[in-house]
Amino acid sequence: MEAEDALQVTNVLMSSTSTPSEILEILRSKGLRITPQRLAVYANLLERCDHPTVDQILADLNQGLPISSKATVYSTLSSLREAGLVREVLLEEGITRYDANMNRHHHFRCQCCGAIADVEWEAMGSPLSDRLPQGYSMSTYELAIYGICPSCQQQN
Amino acid sequence: MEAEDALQVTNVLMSSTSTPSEILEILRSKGLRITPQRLAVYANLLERCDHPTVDQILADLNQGLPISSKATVYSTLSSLREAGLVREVLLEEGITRYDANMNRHHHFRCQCCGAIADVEWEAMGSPLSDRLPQGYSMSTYELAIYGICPSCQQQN
DNA sequence: TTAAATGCAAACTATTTGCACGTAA
DNA sequence: TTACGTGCAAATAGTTTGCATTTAA
Repeated sequence: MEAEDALQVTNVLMSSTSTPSEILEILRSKGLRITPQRLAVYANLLERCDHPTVDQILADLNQGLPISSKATVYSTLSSLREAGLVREVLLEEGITRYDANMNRHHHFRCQCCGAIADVEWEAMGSPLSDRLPQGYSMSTYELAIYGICPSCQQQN
Repeated sequence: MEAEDALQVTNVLMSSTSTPSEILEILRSKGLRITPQRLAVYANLLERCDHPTVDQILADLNQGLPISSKATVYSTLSSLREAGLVREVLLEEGITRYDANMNRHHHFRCQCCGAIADVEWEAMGSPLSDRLPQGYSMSTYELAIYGICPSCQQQN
């Protein structure tokens, strides 16, 4: 498949937050080559907010025509990560999820259905006092919040 | 190996915080059968504070005589976890660590050497305002703190 | 005595790697 | 044109499972 075709594919997948040309621009600015697979993976991650796994991304991309392979999704995510465009989210054993939201934020995980949601950084106030043990310096931190999500609350 | 022998093994491995008989008592109170392997794994986790991986635990146990196998360490950790005596710590991709400290606490990870340290719950103040998004309820939370540990600071 | 734990090996899953081929720049 | 990306298949690593044997209670 050629990159031109891919634009149409990614167009469908894309959220309102980023246009295809914006995505192209971001990838180019990071010095990444534009390939259909990269466009599709990155666009897919940008549009969804459920922090998908590699398998979920792949299944999503290949719903219609086969767009990418598993090895390429891994390799693409690795490139995107090195470029600072996506990051991993680790909340369950053996499950690596990916997130294109690079603004600082926290994560909520529903103990009932396992859904994961972003929580605004500002919403949680200013959590840290200046009291790390002697000699430790902090560069960043993140909250993992566990509880019950709205849809699970309704069902019980 | 029989359980009696194991007590001596675990005795060597044990921290000042728990005596062998205290450990026995804890395991019994959870309805767990006392086996040499369980004693050794649990005692090892109780004495160390570096949140070891399965391989690290196994290597530690088998330093002298062979005490346990990998499958048994997995199975033991699974039993201990179900009993509420240990928990997993997920801070790096593909690396599952175990922790026998069941009091609530946060985790610090050194971005330089990868070392992981517990951070007292109280030390971090009261981070959460009451501002989770509508409909979400929180049962617990935990901080992952990233920075540089004291020994890495000295070396740079 | 007996239900449960151990330990080996095989199975399984997630991820990485090697390599021939294709393609973006 | 050429260095880089893709995709298959094989390799690797972490974990689980099946099963015969052992053992705690």
